[in-house]
Amino acid sequence: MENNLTESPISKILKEYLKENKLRCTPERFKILNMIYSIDGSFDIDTLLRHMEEKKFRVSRATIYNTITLLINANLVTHHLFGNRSRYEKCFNNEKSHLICTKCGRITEITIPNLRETITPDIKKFHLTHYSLYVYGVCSKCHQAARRRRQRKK
Amino acid sequence: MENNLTESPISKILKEYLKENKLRCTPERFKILNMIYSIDGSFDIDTLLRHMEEKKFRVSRATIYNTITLLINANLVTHHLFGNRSRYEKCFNNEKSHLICTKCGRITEITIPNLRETITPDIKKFHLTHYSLYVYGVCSKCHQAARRRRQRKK
DNA sequence: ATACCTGCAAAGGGTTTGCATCAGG
DNA sequence: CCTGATGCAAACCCTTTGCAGGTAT
Repeated sequence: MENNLTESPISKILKEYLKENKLRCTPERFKILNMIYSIDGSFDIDTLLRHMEEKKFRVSRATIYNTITLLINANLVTHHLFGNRSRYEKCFNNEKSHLICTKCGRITEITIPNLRETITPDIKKFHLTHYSLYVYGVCSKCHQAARRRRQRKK
Repeated sequence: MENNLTESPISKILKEYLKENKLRCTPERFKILNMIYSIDGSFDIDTLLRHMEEKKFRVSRATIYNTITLLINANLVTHHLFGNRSRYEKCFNNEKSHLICTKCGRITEITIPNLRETITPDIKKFHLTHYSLYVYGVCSKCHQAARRRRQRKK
């Protein structure tokens, strides 16, 4: 296969993973990986497929699912579950936490400094590669709305 | 409905939630809630249904799904996704983190002290109710096995 | 050359929905 | 009473699977 696809930093990591595990370097795998890493935040399968088609690189759903599973095993992608909907997201050098408002469903990404450092001492025998933190609660908008409602009642 | 079901501490919280949201106090809701809170760790829907039948309290799948959604909205239950399988877990006063081994799939629950305190200052405008942390990596067993394999190669 | 991978379409299975019936307030 | 909740079964939809053909090594 052509080489320009395998030149991005993230492609090199996949390339090494495939080699180590005696798996094939197919153009689909690198195209899907690079598409995922061009997406900011999380996405669902349909969105990914649509993006691939827009870039004139059609792949089948079967290949998307196969490849996503492979990338999850390679620790390059994570799988989220937001209100019964599957979403995926790049996770190499992208340790984002998610704030999920239980009133309106809004999802906000944030970076919490020192989170890795807080976790590490407690899992000495476990070799951490990446993590996902989901924080549930009420966002400022919904909280203010609820406060206003209470005021009116009085 | 009988009152003995609504006496446990967790039932009282549900009772209040139902009242606030003008929803009905049905025996199913309290039976399911108490069953979930008697289960240590996470479970899937089939297991929950089986437990309910063992206790001679049959409920339909539809009611299980309805009630679980209600309990999630009430912040009494959380929804996990482990390798494409849905699992649920009580989450009131139960802030467990999960270590997920990406080699063997084993899931270990741990409590990380100070995690809530690490998060809180970074989400000032967000009113936290609970959180879930998933830590991905390699467990000690798989790590040792890999090390032994490397030794043999030499 | 030969596994492995992809694409297609059909099967699968967990979750949701529609409707009749029941019961909480 | 009346509206919301339950139970049942069918529908739904996302994901997986089987197989034929293609391609990386």
